[in-house]
Amino acid sequence: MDVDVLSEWFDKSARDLPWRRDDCTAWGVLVSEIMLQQTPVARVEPIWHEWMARWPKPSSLAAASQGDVVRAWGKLGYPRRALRLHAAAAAIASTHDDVVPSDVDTLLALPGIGAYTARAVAAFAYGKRCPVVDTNVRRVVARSVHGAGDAGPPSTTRDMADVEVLLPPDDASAAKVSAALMELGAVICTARGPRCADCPVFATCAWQLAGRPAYNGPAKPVQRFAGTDRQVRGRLLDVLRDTTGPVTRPQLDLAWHDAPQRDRCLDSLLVDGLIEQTPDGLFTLPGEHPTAEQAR
DNA sequence: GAGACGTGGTC
DNA sequence: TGACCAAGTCT
Repeated sequence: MDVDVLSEWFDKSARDLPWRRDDCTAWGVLVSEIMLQQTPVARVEPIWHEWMARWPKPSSLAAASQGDVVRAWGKLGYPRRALRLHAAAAAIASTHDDVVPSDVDTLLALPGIGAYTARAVAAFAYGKRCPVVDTNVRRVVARSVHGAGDAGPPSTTRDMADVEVLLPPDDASAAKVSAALMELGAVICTARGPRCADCPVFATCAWQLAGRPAYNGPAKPVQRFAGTDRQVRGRLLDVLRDTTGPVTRPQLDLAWHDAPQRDRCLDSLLVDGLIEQTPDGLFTLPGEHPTAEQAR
């Protein structure tokens, strides 16, 4: 893999995403990374702008109620991310002087930040040299380096080692390569219908050289959605996002026909802290009304 | 390590 | 239509 060619291509062709601009703060980068987990850029962009205008610093988000945060998360999906980001913001505000940490291990200690996000923040917000491995990068490496049709099952240790050897010695160049690997996987070396004719590293791609063999590893598990608890939880939460005040149990019951499943999902949302019950038995998004405890 | 966890677009 | 896919994390 010729990473110099890749970097040149990135300079010339990268999408102009707002969290990549010079004036974007580390906080902006962190918010974008959390929102982008399993969620396409097109859906993230408008919400990210709203968040940056409304909560420009970790402490501003930390000062908001959980309910406001969950509502502002909208339909990005996996709303527990919103709660975790809120908690991370509170930790950053209280113990890191409102400054997003630049150290990978410190980032890893924050809720909702795992191996990918910690390194993405270190690299993209602080220009550090550290392997950033997401699904795009794994696919790019599988093809261009290993000559496989697609990446096999993830292995954090092996995947990071694969990327580590590709990174130039200096921080700035390495950070750019990290961004370029992701960009390549997102727009050229895509899962379906890769645009190899437009690929900057076509000439040295091991997959091309091997005659583009089909992926022969284990099939990736397919996630069902229709009829699952995930769908039911989404429906339940949707009722609360769309209303300002507390709702009654019968109102929530309209969201799903299967009572046992509905009850189980409501329970799990209460456990997750995505929904709260008021002292008088109504349901709300969290932190918007006094709980029985706070009412004393 | 497998499975849970939202949502919507594409082919 | 339904399977597959999208910058993962947590248990």
